[in-house]
Amino acid sequence: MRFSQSFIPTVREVPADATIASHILMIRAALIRQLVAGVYSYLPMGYKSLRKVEQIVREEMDKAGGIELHMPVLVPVDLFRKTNRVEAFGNILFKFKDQHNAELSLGPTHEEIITSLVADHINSYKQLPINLYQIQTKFRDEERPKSGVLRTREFVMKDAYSFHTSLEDLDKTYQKMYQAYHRIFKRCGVPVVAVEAESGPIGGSASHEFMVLTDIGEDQVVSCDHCDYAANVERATRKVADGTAGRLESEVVLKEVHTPHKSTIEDVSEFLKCKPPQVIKTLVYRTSDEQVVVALVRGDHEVNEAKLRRMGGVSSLELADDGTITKLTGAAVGFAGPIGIKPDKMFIDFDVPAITDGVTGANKTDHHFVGVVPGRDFTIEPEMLGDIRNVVEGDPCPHCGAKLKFQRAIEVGHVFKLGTKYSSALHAQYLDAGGKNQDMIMGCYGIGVNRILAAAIETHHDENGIIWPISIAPYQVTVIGLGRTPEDEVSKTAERLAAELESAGIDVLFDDRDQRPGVKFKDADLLGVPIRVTVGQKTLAEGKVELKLRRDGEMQLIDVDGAVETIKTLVGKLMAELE
RNA sequence: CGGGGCGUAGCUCAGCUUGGCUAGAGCGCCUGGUUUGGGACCAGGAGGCCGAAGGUUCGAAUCCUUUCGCCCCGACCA
Repeated sequence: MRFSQSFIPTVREVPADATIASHILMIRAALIRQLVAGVYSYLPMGYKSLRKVEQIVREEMDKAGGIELHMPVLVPVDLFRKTNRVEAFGNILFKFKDQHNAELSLGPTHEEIITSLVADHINSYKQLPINLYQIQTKFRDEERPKSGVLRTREFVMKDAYSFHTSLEDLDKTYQKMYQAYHRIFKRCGVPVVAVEAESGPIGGSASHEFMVLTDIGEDQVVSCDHCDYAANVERATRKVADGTAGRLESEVVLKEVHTPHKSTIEDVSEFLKCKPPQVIKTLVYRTSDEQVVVALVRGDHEVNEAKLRRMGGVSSLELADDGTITKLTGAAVGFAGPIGIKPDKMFIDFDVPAITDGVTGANKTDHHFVGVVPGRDFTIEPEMLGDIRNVVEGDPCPHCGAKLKFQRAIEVGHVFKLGTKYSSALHAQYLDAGGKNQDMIMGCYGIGVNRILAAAIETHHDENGIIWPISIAPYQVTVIGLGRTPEDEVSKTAERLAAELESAGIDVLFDDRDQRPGVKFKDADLLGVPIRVTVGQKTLAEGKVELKLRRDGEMQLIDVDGAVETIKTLVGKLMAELE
């Protein structure tokens, strides 16, 4: 490809809207342009890379037994009603009506579509298992698109769905996908760690996320210093010391104090001159079946709703509205405490009983209790105790007890064991060998294709621009001619070299622009093409051209004769490094 | 959804506080010339409904109201 014939509007200045490296560079290197918030055009450079990522994903999915198909973007809203997901999606679902007044949506994901398709056409255990995937654009009306291509309202996803007759069989495919994902990211040159993940209200027994560790990531990964434990903070657990029971014989005296307008942990602890860890945070939740659930955690900790849900054995849970709280406590919001209230259920974090001189709301507006001793002043049954909070830095690892540390990360892939949530709702059943109808057991496996691009740039760049892994670089080689005129020896040689490389099957960007050398070099660095070949007068006089790797800047002279072979070998070597 | 910031040339921004000539700079673009190994130089030129609507005023990029859009922090996130 000739630079002058393509559409590569590089920009010299840092765009005002971008703050993170990948976003800045994707704009500067002419990969993308924003249309509206969270919606981007892919320019030739960006699209070429995107397609290379897609191709790697496709090859590895095929190798792992995936079968590619393509489902519609337009999806009837009713299909999501059948699995109660219209509400679950909430505002992120793009909804509209067609001319016949039928409700349609732009597909945010395709569990329902694939499941109903499979339900219609697969009826026997003999046709299972099957693993179907597509690479397609998804639409989610995110409340806050951000970070360039990392969080958008329209994005490309590889989504795969597998169907099985047994959990063991699902396990096998899950493992295959897990391995395939590692190969995909390796080939893309993106360093990932697989972590235990929260499967969320989507349901399902196990789930792993593939994370790229970087400070600009939106997710928090918790990992252990000493063993290989790693999990999303939503999922991470901690080792709990035995014997956390309170000291019932405590001398501390329970006392009610006046705390006007002090309803937050910070206000209360400042007003009462105590530390947040002394405060017992009392949160009131309501389940979908109108049960009132109270959760107690230490003042400096956060309740983890997924853990609470699991402990309470409920599928949905949300913070109670003010009315419910007032009804329970008889006080304004902000003065709830465990003493004297009668919720349907109460759950207490393991760290609470260890508090010896606690502070809680008094269930009376503008009043708190001090000198609270858990177990003495309110009852703690063993079945109320559990791990219901988010882990914090320094908590003991659940496997080995060493300290947990936190890192930020970008989620680029996610594998789930779904179970039968969708198959039972949409009647995806098969006849087993005994002639009985059974719900199919499902798994699903997603990869954020655009995110791979952003994550690759985020982890591979310097102050001059992108440093592409060769497997997903828009071009493998760039040839720069430094001739004075298009007709001189230097230009002709550059042109011939570019043409020969292209014939040899190499992706070449030939910078044939009538620009000064500096401009071409700067753009070459910015674009991040892994191999740069420069044809200049001085070296050509000795029959040499210059070869430089973007990643290390080392320059070497090679003979023009045989240059194609030399470069081809180098391309092969760089590609092989990513296998 | 809460908090903050910003909309002026293709890009980055000044001008707005304290209303007043024809609305500016750098980069980019066009013409001509000189240059040619890390974003050249000289000369000339094109390019703006100052996000939109309404209002105040003799007069609005500037003041007021409304509205649309974009970015950041937080909340949320199958």
